[in-house]
Amino acid sequence: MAFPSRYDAESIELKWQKFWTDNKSFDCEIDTTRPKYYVLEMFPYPSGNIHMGHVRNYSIGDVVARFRRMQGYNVMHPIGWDAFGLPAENAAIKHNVQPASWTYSNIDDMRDQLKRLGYSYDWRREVATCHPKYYRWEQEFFLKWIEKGLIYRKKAPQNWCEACHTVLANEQVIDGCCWRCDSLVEQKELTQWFLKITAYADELLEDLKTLEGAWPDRVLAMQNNWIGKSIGAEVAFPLDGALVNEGTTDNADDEIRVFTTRPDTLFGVTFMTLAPEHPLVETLIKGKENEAESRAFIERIRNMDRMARQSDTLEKEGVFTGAYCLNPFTGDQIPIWLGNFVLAEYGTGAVMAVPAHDQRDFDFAKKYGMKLKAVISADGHDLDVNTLEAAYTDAGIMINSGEFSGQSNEEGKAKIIASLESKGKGKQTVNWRLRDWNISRQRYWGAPIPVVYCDKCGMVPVKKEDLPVLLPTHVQPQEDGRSSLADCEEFVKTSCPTCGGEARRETDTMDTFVESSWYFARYTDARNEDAPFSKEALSYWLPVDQYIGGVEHAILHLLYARFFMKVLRDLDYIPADISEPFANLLTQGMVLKDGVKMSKSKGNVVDPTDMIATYGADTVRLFCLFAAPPERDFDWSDSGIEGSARFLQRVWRLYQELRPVIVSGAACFSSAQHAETDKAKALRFREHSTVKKVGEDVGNRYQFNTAIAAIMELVNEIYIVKEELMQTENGKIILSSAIATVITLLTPITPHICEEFWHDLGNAGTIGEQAWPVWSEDALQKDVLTIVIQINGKLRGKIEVSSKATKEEIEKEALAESNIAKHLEGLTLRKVIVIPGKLVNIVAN
RNA sequence: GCGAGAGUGGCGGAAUUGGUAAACGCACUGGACUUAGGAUCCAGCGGAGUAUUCCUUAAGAGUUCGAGUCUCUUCUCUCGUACCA
Repeated sequence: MAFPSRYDAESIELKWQKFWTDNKSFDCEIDTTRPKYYVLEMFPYPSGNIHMGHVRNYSIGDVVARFRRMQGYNVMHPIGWDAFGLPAENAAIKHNVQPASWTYSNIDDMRDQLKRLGYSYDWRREVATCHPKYYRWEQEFFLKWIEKGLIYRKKAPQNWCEACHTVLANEQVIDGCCWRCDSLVEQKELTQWFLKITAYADELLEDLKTLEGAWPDRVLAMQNNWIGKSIGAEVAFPLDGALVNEGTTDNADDEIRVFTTRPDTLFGVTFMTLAPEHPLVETLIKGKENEAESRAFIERIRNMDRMARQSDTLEKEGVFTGAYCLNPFTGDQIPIWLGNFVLAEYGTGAVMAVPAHDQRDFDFAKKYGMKLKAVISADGHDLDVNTLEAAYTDAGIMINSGEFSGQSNEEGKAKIIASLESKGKGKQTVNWRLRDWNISRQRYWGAPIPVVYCDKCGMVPVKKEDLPVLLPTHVQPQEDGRSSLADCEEFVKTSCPTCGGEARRETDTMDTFVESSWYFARYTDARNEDAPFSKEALSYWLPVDQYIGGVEHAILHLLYARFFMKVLRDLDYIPADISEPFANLLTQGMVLKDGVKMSKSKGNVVDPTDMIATYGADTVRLFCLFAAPPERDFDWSDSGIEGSARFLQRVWRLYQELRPVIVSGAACFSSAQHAETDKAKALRFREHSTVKKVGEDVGNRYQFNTAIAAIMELVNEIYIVKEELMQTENGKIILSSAIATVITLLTPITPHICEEFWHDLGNAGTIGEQAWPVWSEDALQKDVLTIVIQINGKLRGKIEVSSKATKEEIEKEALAESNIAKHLEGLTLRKVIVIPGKLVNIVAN
């Protein structure tokens, strides 16, 4: 049968996609006789259209999955939909549809688009997080959290638009105003549900060490900083004039507790700064001379939106409360100020100010004319604070610090803490930057929180057997963006699980990060109706061996998912020996166009569907992998993809030409045939070194661009030698093996065209099940090596030597080379360095 | 400010352990084939020079027989983060 001269990507791709589906080529089951490999890409939000970032992400994952299958692993490669979230509500308002139908129809569209790319997913494991059979399990988790005291309610300030009467997400606040109606956004205290992630801060931090080398360093560094462990001391400063309870370390309203990482500077405190939200503020300012001024300040700061307050352009400001506290060591009177830069949520909401040794305090003191006191200097001599131009923040010897003077400040730290503890004025504490996770959202399109409120019984969890609490799907979102759940009487009205009386459902839904914190575990047992997953499935499949996704999720998603593993382990959902979800992480860069992120508003979006229609899925996949290494951003290039298309055409023509000499059957791949001529030897060398390189690049280094470049070089080499090798029988065998190797190595990257070749050769099954080729050491042996000769590190010549030549022989030959001899004229030979197999460097002057 | 990373031809990038800088591809130039070419093939392609050759990895210094790679200084850019007490 003739082989078509034209490469028609579309018909080939559709044919093999159907074949794979019909043959269940990528379905996987637990098989304890084989090693497993779980490849996962971050699941998409079903916006309706895949973009190039998706194509890049999923193409990387598919190469890994297909490569591991060929290596003999039992591979699980699932996909699903992160289907709850704000965009569905916005689209629903804009197009007057229901979020549920909008979401499900987007899923249908995007599923088709992904299938057109030929990814090797086990579609039976597909999940959509907005489906009750998915979210009911996190409602069950929620009940467990209540039971175990892992979740609590607390008031917290939220962005609030009074005109729309709704809470706004940070991204809905534009320059401090509501994105919809443009009115000023205020901060409103609302009761929220908090999950105690801080209870796991230590473990989350410690376990980062187990991920070293397997996760990118920068992600580990970011998580480390985000958790932000700092060791210091909590110190109580009694209020001046208040009744002081000696010996108590409990929180009391007659003292101000501060957290400091620098207890060694305690003797240098000259003022105190409190957050305007600090609980003691009201008592402190009441009846004082500048009460009005203080109140105005507090009011102003409180009404600033959170983004503005935390911006870097914010000028440090403060106001004196009129109150004083006392230094627990010296008894000095310390004025208490309010500062706009002190955060109520961090530490204790109060800062002891040491202007001589902290730059921020220094600036503040200079601005408001406060005094400085030096308590550390480099040499132990006193510092003249009047000549200081900046705070002295280095280590040194303590001065003006009573009994502690004269020692290093590092020693002083420990001794001051010990002294505080013995006096009951403070203690060593660990402070975390990490805060508890607010998982409640005042939104409609999310998983309902399974709780009801009863006038008699108060807050009552829904009974486990009554789950799921179904989110009504026929609801139309409000024009103003307000959650329509609260207005849906048939949802809200219910009966109390405890007393049976009238009760109202919680109308907050869960943060969508909750869904994405455990979906990878659900995939292992996606159709389980009795549990979120079985321990058997988790034990076999977890952890994810390779996780791939955008670096923008380096902190939140990855931290929450890690946290979930640990919580669910402690709740006995997950085997005790699993506590980290992702064994290896690859963070991929963005796809740019003309140096900027693709976006509709910039009009620079390249639609993958158009590209597939023009070039075919294999070409699009190939180019996404070839254009740049995965972790780097890459700039889409319309002419660049032409090159990838050209390469596949070139392979097609090569196959067509060599088809008559290709030995059919599995034996042709990576043949260990003996090569007779120099050209045959060279091709065999190239073939085997390519197998070696591609295996390393795909399997270890995740550098698909260089893997593809190596395959291109092999193809180029075949083009050069094919005429000559066609002349002999041995040559034909070597050629056959080389082209077969090209096809095999390309299989994970461009699976459709390779499947076409494979079947054209009369093979059955799928090429994706064939063994990954193995290179043989003998093919990589060279009889003659090219040795580079340098003089003083500069390239001056090359020689060919036998691979068996000794150092002495190489040195002799190098010195005898004509160009070298010429360059050495008139110079004195100092030293000759011979690196066998590589180079000779002659040192002369 | 702090933390992390990067800087290599006209462009994307390669150089994996300190050992031939610019692999592979794009763009471009010349040629072949051709009624035609936006197909294909051949050749060229960092800079200077006819050439032997010299210079070249942001800039400068250092270590080394040898530095794109290691150290220091400076500059630029990207990402993360935000007054963390």
